[in-house]
Amino acid sequence: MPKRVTIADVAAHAGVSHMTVSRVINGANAVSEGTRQRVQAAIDDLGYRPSGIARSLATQRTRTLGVVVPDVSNPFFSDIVLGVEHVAYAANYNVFLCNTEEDPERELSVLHSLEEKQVEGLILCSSRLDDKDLDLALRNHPATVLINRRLPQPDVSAVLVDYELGARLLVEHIVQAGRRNLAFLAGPSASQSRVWRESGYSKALAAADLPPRPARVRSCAPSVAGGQEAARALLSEYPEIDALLCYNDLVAVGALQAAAALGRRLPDDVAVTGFDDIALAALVTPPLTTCRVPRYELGVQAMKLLWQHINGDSSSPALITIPPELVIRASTPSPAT
Amino acid sequence: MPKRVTIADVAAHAGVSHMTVSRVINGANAVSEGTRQRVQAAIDDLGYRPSGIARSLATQRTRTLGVVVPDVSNPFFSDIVLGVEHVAYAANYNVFLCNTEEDPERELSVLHSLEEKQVEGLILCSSRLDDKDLDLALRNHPATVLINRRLPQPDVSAVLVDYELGARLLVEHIVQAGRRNLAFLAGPSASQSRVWRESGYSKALAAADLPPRPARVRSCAPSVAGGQEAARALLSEYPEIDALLCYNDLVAVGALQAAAALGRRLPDDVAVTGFDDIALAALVTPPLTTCRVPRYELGVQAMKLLWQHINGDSSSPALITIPPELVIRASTPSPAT
DNA sequence: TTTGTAGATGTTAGCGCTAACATCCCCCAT
DNA sequence: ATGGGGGATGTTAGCGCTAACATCTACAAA
Repeated sequence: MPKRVTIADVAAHAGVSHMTVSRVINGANAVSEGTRQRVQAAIDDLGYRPSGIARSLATQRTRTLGVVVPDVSNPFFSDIVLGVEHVAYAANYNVFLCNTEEDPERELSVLHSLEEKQVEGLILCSSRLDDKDLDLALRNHPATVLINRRLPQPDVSAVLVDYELGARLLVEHIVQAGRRNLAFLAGPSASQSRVWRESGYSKALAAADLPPRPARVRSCAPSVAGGQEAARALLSEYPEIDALLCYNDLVAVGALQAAAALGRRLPDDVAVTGFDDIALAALVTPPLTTCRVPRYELGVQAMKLLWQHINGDSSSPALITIPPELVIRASTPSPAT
Repeated sequence: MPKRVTIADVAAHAGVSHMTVSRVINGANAVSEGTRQRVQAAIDDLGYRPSGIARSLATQRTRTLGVVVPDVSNPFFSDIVLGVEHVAYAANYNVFLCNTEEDPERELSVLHSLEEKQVEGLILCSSRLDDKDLDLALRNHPATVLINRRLPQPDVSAVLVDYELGARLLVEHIVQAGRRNLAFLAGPSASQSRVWRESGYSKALAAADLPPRPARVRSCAPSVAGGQEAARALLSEYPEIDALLCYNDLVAVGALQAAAALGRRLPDDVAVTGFDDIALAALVTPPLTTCRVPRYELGVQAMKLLWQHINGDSSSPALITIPPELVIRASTPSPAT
């Protein structure tokens, strides 16, 4: 490594004390214009860059954040990350991105390492940790905002999507379209948002005087393959099913494919709904009826909340709930059926 | 902020010197089993976490990397990021993710701030900087690996996709299928990979004894909307076009939609090809013929290369070229036409 | 003239760790 | 006994910066 230019080098070069250099790089006003320019010239000459590490040690501020997601290659999370990073950049913060790859142990380990890196804030998306572990892992973390997850203790902020509402909207839409034999591809069992969606599903079923039929709620991986598999199984076991509500759009696309492969017409024989409204949803055949979740906005909101916590503007934890929006496309029949 | 537990606290608690604690947390062998346990107990008692910052200052190693992409929400880049982060995690490194949002100034600023954060390595994807600025910005950076970009000076490593080959494979396939009136939706003009693709396109055209027809090469935004717009314009101006080669799959999907909207049958009237083979490509109607770029692998390769540089295993810069692979689907007619 | 005062600059002491060297103690070979 | 050696532990001096206080100069007010 080529030896780093330090503040002392600049000071010597400019013929001042290192403290004056420090003042210049930090824009302090107590420096005369003449020396300011002299120091600046020395900085440029030497190509000096202050060491963020040394600065952090001295100030106890790292201007660094952690964002933890199960998987950035999932468009749901990459949009969130984009939103977070956008606001963070404007606030002059850098973001550590960590993927847990759906592995709780890795999540723990990542949280641990972010702690050592001394991030000033943490945004944790869709944690797969149970309440106890999560609470414990967060104990030593400073400002934290959860996305799509809440803790029973009301002391940590969260940005949530009203999945229950979303599921209800979808079920109501499906029922209005005349379908009575619904099934639910429920997604991963460790996900809290699954519980919320399932609850909305059940309640809407009950409201429509439809029986619960728990056998038609099936866990699956939150992917195209997961949806394909679960849909195939479900449709084979219960041929009378005429509507598949899916955990998210990826699962729905899988369901679409499985249904088509089994010779079902879409949406005449089987209606399919997704969730999230990722780009894909509008582009498959038939285009998916889904529930739009403003993901970028979710990231922005979470970051703004985190920002407040970091600055101590609002020490009390907040809960923001974002309503999703029904988007009707051709994968469900029109209500006039 | 609750006062941080330091190594001195642990030392006092365990009745040893701070140096012994340091030895324990670093797994040095020169500590007797008895004190090791005593120190470990103190660490657990106090919930001590070593300060990465202080450690970095003392050791001059940050165990931190920077990854710069135009936009993580683009699946092309999010897959790369996933690959990079996967390998980085295994090597116990954390990754700063930065989006440039296609803005060269922001790219510069981000590179600058990563320098201050003292990342040990940098992976820069599809830089939008011109050669001079890029070279300058990289001067002070330690290990660097470029993705989808190379510099005339051969002193910085890069992982590249053989776009020229890919474009040639696609053109050959199209020509074999009997099409003669090709057009090219060429993507953003600032992109270096666009140049490579265009070159492959031209060469393959020449090899097939087809005229170059530069008017049928059209720039467009690398998105569905960009493809839609450019395809509409091109198909209206030149109704005889019977094949659209597209910059990437997103553009191709837009082209698909535009062609359909103009009443063209796919692929009978117009064949369409994409590039990259993102998940979407297989899921649209008709499924896209495309060229698969192993994105995750690209990230993994880049990270491995970076790793070698960081460890000084190979100080000489390397150029890795990854060949893409033709994937034939229904958006192009079979050669037997 | 003396003193006060404010602005510009310098000095010192950390921030929390590790590298490098110093010390101590116990046991063994002589 | 006695010196030597090696394993266990301690001491000291930074890493590159900033906070806090100290100093110095010049000039205005008394």
